[in-house]
Amino acid sequence: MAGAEMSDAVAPDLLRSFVDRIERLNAERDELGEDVKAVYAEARGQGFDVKILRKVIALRKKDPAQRIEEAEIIDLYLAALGMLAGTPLGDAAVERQFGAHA
Amino acid sequence: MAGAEMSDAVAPDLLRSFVDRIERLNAERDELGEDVKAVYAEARGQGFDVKILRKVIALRKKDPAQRIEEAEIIDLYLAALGMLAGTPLGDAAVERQFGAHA
Amino acid sequence: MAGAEMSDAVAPDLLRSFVDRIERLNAERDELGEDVKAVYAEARGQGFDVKILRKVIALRKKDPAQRIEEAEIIDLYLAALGMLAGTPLGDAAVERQFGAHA
Amino acid sequence: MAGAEMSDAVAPDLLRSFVDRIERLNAERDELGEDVKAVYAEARGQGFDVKILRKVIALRKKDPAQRIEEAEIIDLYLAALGMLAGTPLGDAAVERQFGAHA
DNA sequence: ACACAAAGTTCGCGTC
DNA sequence: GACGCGAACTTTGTGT
Repeated sequence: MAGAEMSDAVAPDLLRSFVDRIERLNAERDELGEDVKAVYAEARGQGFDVKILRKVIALRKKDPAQRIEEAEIIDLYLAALGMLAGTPLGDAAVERQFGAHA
Repeated sequence: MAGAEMSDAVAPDLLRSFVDRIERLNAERDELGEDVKAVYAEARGQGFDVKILRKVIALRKKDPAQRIEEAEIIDLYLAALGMLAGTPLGDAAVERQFGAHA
Repeated sequence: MAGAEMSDAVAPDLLRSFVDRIERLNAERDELGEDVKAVYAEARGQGFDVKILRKVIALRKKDPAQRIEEAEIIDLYLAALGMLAGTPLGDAAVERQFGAHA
Repeated sequence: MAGAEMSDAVAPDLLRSFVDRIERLNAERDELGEDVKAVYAEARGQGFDVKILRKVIALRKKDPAQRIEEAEIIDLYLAALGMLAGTPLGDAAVERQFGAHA
């Protein structure tokens, strides 16, 4: 338990202030969550498959970052297995992995 | 392609609209999440224990009755395991379980 | 108070038996975890990049199942946008999404 | 081989060896996880509350001193928020904080 | 102290 | 309608 001797130092007002702010933000957050649910419900009402919708959203979210990430990892994987040659990413990975000073 | 299906005409725009709305809401949600993180960081800067703070927030979320109920059941199990001795929490539970005259 | 107390119903011996079994299994599990860590450490000692290793392992794990899953979702995504035609998966998705009775 | 490069010759086999060992260990680990799930299921069948059971297991994992310490700090915070009234837990904390004669 | 990885908890879905 | 399964999110621990 990190520096916990602070019986008087707990500063009730300060603590309350932090708690209030956090709870306020969390409340707004939860409301947004409700809104999202409502939109999904509306979409379902329009005949959409909510499950698919969720997957689409998830896919789009992963797209920008993860698509690149995915490609990088595949290259790394191939490089680590010594099956990669000639691509910049692969060469870099090989250097990193096995040492350029060989 | 036979005629009269709305799949080609209406659905895509509708879908895109739903997707946009959901993603917008999710984005706001994530921002709130960042804000929360910032407040916790500020609290830590003031000497508060963030981990405890989180637990307190979580406790306040549950309604009091349920909170007590749960704590009691846990104590019950701990008592059955003979683990309630010497702690204030345990003593209280033991008293409740086995009588105040113990 | 009649026999409403759960104290007897907790069945201390039974509870203890379950707890013991679970903790035993968890202990074995944790040992395996230690072993895994040890292997990673050994690999590092041989010059491998542990971070990359972890990603390779994760990738291989996701490969069998998720690769297919991923492809399916992409088809669903395209289908939902009305951009898919002629593939079995796409047709099925379109039917499900927009109704086969159109 | 005298030289320093093991990248082309040794590394791939070594890598595969490491990968195999790790995946083997992980597989065993997952099996244990299944076993744990099974025991929880059995306990549920005997009328135990799995959620509570999990918490009890978690509690037993922490050493007693730390456990009490943490509980005390939580109480401290709750007290600062004026949330400790009417619960056994709270009463004990309040007594500790403000004197047993309160 | 940060970022990554692991664990636990919760929620929505499919099943019976 | 409830129960169990699986995925998503949140939180906790660790290694850099």
